[in-house]
Amino acid sequence: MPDRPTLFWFRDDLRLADNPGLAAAQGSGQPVILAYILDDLSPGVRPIGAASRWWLDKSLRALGERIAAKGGRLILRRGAARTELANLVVETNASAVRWSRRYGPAREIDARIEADMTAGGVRVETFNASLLVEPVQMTAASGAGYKVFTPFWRALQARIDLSPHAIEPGKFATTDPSLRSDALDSWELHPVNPDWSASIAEAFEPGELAARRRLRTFLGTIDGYAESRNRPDLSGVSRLSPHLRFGEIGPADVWRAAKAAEEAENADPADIAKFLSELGWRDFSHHLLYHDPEMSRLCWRRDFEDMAWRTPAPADLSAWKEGRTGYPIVDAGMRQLWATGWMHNRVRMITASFLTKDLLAHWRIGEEWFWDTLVDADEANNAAGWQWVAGTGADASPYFRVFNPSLQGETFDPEGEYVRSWVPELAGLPSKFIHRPWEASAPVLAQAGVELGATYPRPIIDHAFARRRALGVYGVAGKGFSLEGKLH
DNA sequence: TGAAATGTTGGGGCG
DNA sequence: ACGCCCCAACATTTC
Repeated sequence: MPDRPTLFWFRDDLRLADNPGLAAAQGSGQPVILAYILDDLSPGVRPIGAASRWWLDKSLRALGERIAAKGGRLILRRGAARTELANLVVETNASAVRWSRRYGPAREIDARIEADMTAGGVRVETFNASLLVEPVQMTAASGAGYKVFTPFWRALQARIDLSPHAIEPGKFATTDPSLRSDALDSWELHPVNPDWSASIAEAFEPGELAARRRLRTFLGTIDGYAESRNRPDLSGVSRLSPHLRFGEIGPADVWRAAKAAEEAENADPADIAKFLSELGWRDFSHHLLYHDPEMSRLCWRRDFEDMAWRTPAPADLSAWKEGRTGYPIVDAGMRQLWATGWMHNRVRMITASFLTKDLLAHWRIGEEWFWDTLVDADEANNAAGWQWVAGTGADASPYFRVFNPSLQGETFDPEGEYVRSWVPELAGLPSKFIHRPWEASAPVLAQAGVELGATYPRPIIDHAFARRRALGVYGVAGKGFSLEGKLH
């Protein structure tokens, strides 16, 4: 039956180029049905956050336009993936379904669907479009998953398959116009009442083509990345995370482009290596989630669940969320997140340390806030990042590492430009006091137009006190653990 | 991919 | 000239 179509199911791989499953579908010679299913009904699925919904909306729009330009149509369906995919197969009489593999709890859904399809005589083929090396290929000497980044990274680099770049697909066959598709607008992914997305749209442009432009621009200015990546006041980082989250670009393509930049000798190998290791951390997070699907809710080191976490006072929690803690770099970061759906990685560590160490709140509270507000919120990276800072994760920061927000600010935002741009009420302060306004004298504050407790809050907690308290509480939970396997 | 406390050193002021 | 002290600068240890 050469006329039977084949189905390609888009998930977290919203791109046409370098998409191996899509290339295989087109290579089959059959007409290709292209579909996306908005699944917030499958049991166990965690609905994506508000900022991610905004991004998804734009990314699907961009993908739909790219497909339309090649003569095809992106079919949109909403519901439990198992039901909707079965419906599509029946409606189109597809003989095969292809998709890119997932590595979190959604694996169970995919396994069930694959079993359904196979039982119904529909062929299933799955592909890796999202990781450098998949978890199943990454087995440590012990036979289990890796628990420490450095050996993981070494092993990954030894196993990475630099097979040639999958090419951009050609024209798509016209899809039966009677095949039903939801209107993207009917999904209401774009916020209304209020529409808070304008400042996100200023900061980012979703879509595959924009992702590739971003990568090119970044690699052209990667000089000094190893240092500047820690500086939120500079534009030293790639800002590719949301593009990678939605698969608008794949890590393999990023890897190849970075290597090409290195070989063209216009980039310092040390900068390239540092950047690639960040891709390595991304793979490592997915590797951890693969081996512990509950990692986004529970401490990877389960014993830390019993730690004496504090329920933050509602006022303290909202001060953290809204950037009113009285610690300028924390507040700048939380406001950048709220405004743009993204926060610089260094500042993610500082704000996360403040919540989990200074306020002693369970990291899950912060993970949930980031889940809702980040455009790059990803089950693996978000949980792994939070657990790294909280000291409850694999190869995590030791519990006694407590960030001092003032010192972090002075080290990584030395002139205070990052603070000034996100906390404008402090902009008039001299650099010497920009990260510790409570130490400025009355005339200095007056000169800057700052009135502590009025125009800008006093610190909601004394850091020196909070640090001692955290060391005590974490010290009990982390007994016998502080250095084991942590030195590398 | 820390920070604070504690220890050590060496230059310079000063009796 | 010498010893004593102070303390900044740096190193080490501890959490």
